[in-house]
Order: sequence, then structure tokens, then C-alpha cells
Amino acid sequence: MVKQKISITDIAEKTGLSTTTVSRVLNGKAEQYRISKKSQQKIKEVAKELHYTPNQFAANLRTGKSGTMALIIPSLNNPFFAGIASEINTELRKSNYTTIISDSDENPETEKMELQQLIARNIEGLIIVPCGNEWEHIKSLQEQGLPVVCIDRYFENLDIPFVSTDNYTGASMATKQLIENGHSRITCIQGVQHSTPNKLRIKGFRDTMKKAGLESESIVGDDFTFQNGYLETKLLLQQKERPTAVFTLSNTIAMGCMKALKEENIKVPDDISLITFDDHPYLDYLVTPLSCIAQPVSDISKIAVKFLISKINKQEVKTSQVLLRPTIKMRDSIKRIN
Amino acid sequence: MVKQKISITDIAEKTGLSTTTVSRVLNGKAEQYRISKKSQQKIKEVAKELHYTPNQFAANLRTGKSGTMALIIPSLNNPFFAGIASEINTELRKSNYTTIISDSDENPETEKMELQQLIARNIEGLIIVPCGNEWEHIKSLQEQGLPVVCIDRYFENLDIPFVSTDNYTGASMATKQLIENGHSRITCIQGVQHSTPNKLRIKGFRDTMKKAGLESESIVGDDFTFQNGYLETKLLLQQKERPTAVFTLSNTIAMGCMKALKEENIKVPDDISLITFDDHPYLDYLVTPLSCIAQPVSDISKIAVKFLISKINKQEVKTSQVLLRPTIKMRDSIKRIN
DNA sequence: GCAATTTGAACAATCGTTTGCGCATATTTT
DNA sequence: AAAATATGCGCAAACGATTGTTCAAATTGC
Repeated sequence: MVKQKISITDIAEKTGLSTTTVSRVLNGKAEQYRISKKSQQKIKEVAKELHYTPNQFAANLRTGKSGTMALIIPSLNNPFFAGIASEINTELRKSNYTTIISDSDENPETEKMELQQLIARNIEGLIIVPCGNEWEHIKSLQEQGLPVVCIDRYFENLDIPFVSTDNYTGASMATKQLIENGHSRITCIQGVQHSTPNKLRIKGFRDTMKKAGLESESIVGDDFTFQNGYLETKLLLQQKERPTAVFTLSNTIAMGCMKALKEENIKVPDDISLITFDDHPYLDYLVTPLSCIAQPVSDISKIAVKFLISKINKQEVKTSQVLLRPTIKMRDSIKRIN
Repeated sequence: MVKQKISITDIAEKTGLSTTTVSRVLNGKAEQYRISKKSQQKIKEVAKELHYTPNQFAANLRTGKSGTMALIIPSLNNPFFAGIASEINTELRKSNYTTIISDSDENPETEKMELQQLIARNIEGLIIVPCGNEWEHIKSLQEQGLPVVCIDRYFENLDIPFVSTDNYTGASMATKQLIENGHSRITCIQGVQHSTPNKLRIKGFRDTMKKAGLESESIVGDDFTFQNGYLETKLLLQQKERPTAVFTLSNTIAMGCMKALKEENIKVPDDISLITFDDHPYLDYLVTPLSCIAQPVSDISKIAVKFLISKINKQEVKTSQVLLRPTIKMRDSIKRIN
């Protein structure tokens, strides 16, 4: 703590006015309480001269408002989430909120603990990428009056607002692309199974396969990690009949997959085609520029913030559950076969 | 804010004890103040039953301790900084601190404003990657008693603690590597010129060139961005006599460089060799796996946190200015010529 | 059995702001 | 010139926790 912090009282003394008046001027309520221009000026001058910074804690204690929002994501190390964090951080700052970013590390217990901490900090709102399939602790916060919005992952049939990608469509697009290029033996490497995006992507994949008369779809994996992508691909390559195409459900999985392919000296797209969920600048410069389903990260973040702010301002929002359409970015990782 | 928050007073009422006693028990000072086991138990039970969470604001107002640290980085979107943020976040949490991550967006004015905000939040310590060459505002905070440590970028000849990479050595290693492979026309694309890491990297580059009798070194660029890397490379390729090797001073610059090279259909390393500062998982899967100077991100973060905690605990630290040795990761982006 | 000590806990001030209410003075109205 | 209204500002009580000090009751010592 910076010692000798100067308070509203110091300004009051120096100006010969009361803390009440100082507070009002500094909060822009001067007009409302008819403080004379002269006093206003004096107070502002002295405040500047003394380098006054209000003690948020005191103000917050009094008002119950913290000016703080919380963002909980599964991992800052995942570029997808880092991007979201960055966007939300700046977006919230525009509305004069400070964001506390927490990393649940894909662990529901950690998530709960962080949430506790955050509550103690009197957060005014929460944006969360829930990392488990339990929703009670989140729902209960909402019921206590805390504005909450889920992003990326969410809970269906629950009235917690969310903003996410239309994962079903995204996966369908990717799968269709593969099929149209003649692929039929397609393996999908998935992430956390119970997560809504994963479920919907899988559904999109399955439905599209089925519609094309391709029943033999194979789905493997269980985590949105590099590790998972690597291991599953390794296993995949052991099979007698390898797939001709792989659809990875995240950029992290894709990276793991690529590592395995590289080790086994399998070329994309000549030996195997690849498409993934999530875009990333690097994807353009890979051995084979990777085709992907790009999520509207920026829009997701902005809408989520908007929801939160509206809730706080008690504005009515018609819809608060939004799915944004992803775009497919074709690069060179899919080979036309047959 | 969650309404109907229960306070220490509620517990006091329900147990028939005073807030004093409740506070002491809940803060683990029961023994010190000889609170009976029975009372302790009762208080803890009721606290749990009521789902009590302390109001940090009240506590902090009283104690002046906020349990909050600040981290200011130039951009969460840069994977290098995102990695640092992630590490520091979890590291500080281990010591029971909440971290507020701020994004200065490479803008000194923004940095100053954020700092103001953070001061108002009574942060107990600051880890910062300063984004300008002004240090007064940071130094002044330190002089007011705020523990500060710079990471990555820092100020020489100032007694602000810092943890960074030995950039001079890193750049020397990279340059030497290039020279040993027969390169003499080497262009270095730098980042923010006044930043200490950049200056030292440039110095390492220059000295190594000079030592090898290569005086004609060319240095271009002025920002740690994708843009900068792209534009400078574009310009580079216009020259009559192109360099045989490029040394980019960050991963973002490298990406921009690669984009330009790709557009002009220049192959790495056949047409031009490339090495960059900063590692990233993706580097392994690029068209040409990119050789790099990897910074010890994890160690930097951990040491920075350690410094901060020591300062707060008023422990003496012998040295508080540390440069960590980077490692060179050879992949396939350097061609032996001549 | 009375003083001395220990045990267990409460009083009340405090941190820096905000805010409902109140109260002089100054100005205008009639 | 008295009444009504407007202007400019301050009092003092919160907010919820922490803490130096005090104090009664229980226990011990002699």
C-alpha cells in the first residue's frame, strides 16, 4: 500500500469545505447539490494538486458497488481464451469496470474456489466459461442477484444468459466440407465431452455424416488439450484402416494432432486431410495452412459485456441467449479425393 | 452485488457472541486471544451454515491490505505476455493474492491511467512490463512504498527490481548461429526501439556482427507487432541485394515476416534464413519449423512473484535485478551457405 | 478465605466514502 | 417588510470488518 495516501478529508481541510461537499464535487454531483462554481473549482484544483485518488474500498463499502467484474476462463494459455480475455478486459474498461481474470484450469473445484474469492470481492457481474457440467453454484449466484453470463460453454434449458458460437452449424460446415471433398472415413477428435460446445459439435458432425449416408463415424478424445490431440492421433495412426480426414474440435487439439502427424511423417493434406475448430494467426504459416472454423471471438466478447452491462443497469433485454454463426476459413489442409 | 449478504454481525447474533470474537476466530487468532474451543466451534459452524464470505472491502478498508496485486502487460494478445500472465496469475494465487491484469496496449498514457485505477484499488504490489521509456511514474510509486518489479522490459541504472532474459546473450547466440552458418548479409527486424530488451538485443546483434568483421549490419523496424514484421519484410524484399538471413526480435514480428515471405513466395530456409526471439508451440509446425531464442517465461514469472512477496514480507533480498539465460532452439529455418 | 492471576470475551473507535436530512443566508415575491 | 423560495453547504450516520483496551468471572495461590 502506498503510504500517506491523501483522502477526501485532506482536501476538505485544505479547501475549508466539508468532506460532503468535496465528495459531491468529485463525483460530479455538484450541480445536483448546488455547489458554487467557485467551490467546485477550488476542490478540483486541490484534488489535482494533492494527486488525490479515491479509496475504492471505502467508496465500495459504502455503496456496495465494487466497479469490478469477474471473468473465469479455463486457461489463459489457450489462445482462444486469451483472445476473449483481452477483448473483454478492454471492453469492460470502456464501461469503467475493472476485470479480474481467473483461470479455472479446467478444474470445477478450482472454479468454485475462485468464485468464492470473487464474491468476497463484491464483483458486480460475472462472465464465465464454465468448466464442468455442474451449474448449481452458478445458478445460485444468479438467483442471488448477480448478473451472470456464460460464454463459449453454457447450459441448455437453463435461463442463464449465454453467448456462444453456433457450434452445431460450425461442425456441420466442417464435416460437409470434408464430405464434399470425397472423404468418408473421418475421425473427429473431441474435447471435454460433457461441455455443450463439444456436444453440439459432435451432434453437427454426426448428423452431417448420417445425412451423407456415412454411419461409420469415429469419435475419439476427451479433452481440449495438446496432449489429447497428440495421443489420439498417435492411436489413430496405429489402426489398420486409417481415416482420410481428421476434424479436431479445438486449436490445441489440432496442434497435438499435427505433432503426431509430423512424427509419423504423415503429410497434410496429401496423406490425411485436416480441419479444426478455432482460428489463429499462425494457422496461415503452417506446413500446410490449416482450414478452420473461426469463431467470432470479438463479437462474442462484446455481446457478453453488453448483456452484463444491461443487466446491471436493469435494462430489459429481449434475448439473452445468443449463438453466433462461425465462418469457415478454407486454407490448404483438405485434399479432394476420389 | 449479491443481495442479503450475511456479515460478521449475523454470525455474532446467531451465536450470541460479539463481532470481535467472531472476527478473531475467523481470522485464526482464536488462540492468541484465548477464545474457548466451544465458541470457536460454534462460530465456525454458523459461518459455514450461513455461507459466510467476508466482505473484503470492509476488511481492506480497515487494514489497508487489499490482497490484490497488479500486473500490467502491453498486450494479452501476444502469446509471450499471455503466458507470463497465466503463470503470474496462478503463482500469486498460491500466495493468496488476487491478480488484476491490465493491458496497456503498448500505450504509455493508458499505462498511467491504469496505474491510477490500480492505486485506487489499493494494490499491494505491482508487476509491470513498462511500455514506455518514462520511468518516473513507476519510480514514484516505488518510493511511496509500493513493491514494484519490472519484467521483460526494465530500466537500467535505476534501483527498481527486475527479472528479464539476458537479451544481449540471446541476440548474440542467434547472430552467432547465423554467422556460423555462413551468413553475412543479415537483417534484424527490431521492436520498440527504446525498450531495454530491444536495445540489448540490438547491441548483442551488433557486437557479434562486429566481432565477426561484419560491419554492414542492417537494422529496421520499430514495433513488436505483426504489422511491423510484415511491412519491414516487404520493404526488405524490394532491395537490390537481399539479406540471406533475417533475425526478428519477437514472435509477433516473425509472424508478420513470414506472411510477407509467403506472399512473395520466398522459401525458408532455402531462399532466406530466419531466426526469432520467443518460442511458441506452433513454431514446430510451421512450413519450416522456426529456430528461436526461447525465454524462460516460467522462471521469469516465478522469480518476479518471489521478489514481490519478499518485499511485502519485508524480507531482505540480496539481488533484485536478475537476467535469466535464454536457450536457443534449433529447428530448420537456418540454411548453411557458402 | 482473600488476593493474584488467568480465562474468555466485549466495547468502541477506526478505516475513507457516501448520503438523507437539515439549516443558515441570500434572494425574490407580494 | 414579512413571507416564500432559492442557494450553498455541513452534520452525522452508515457500510462491515479489525483491534487496542478493558473488564467480569473463573481459577489458582498462599
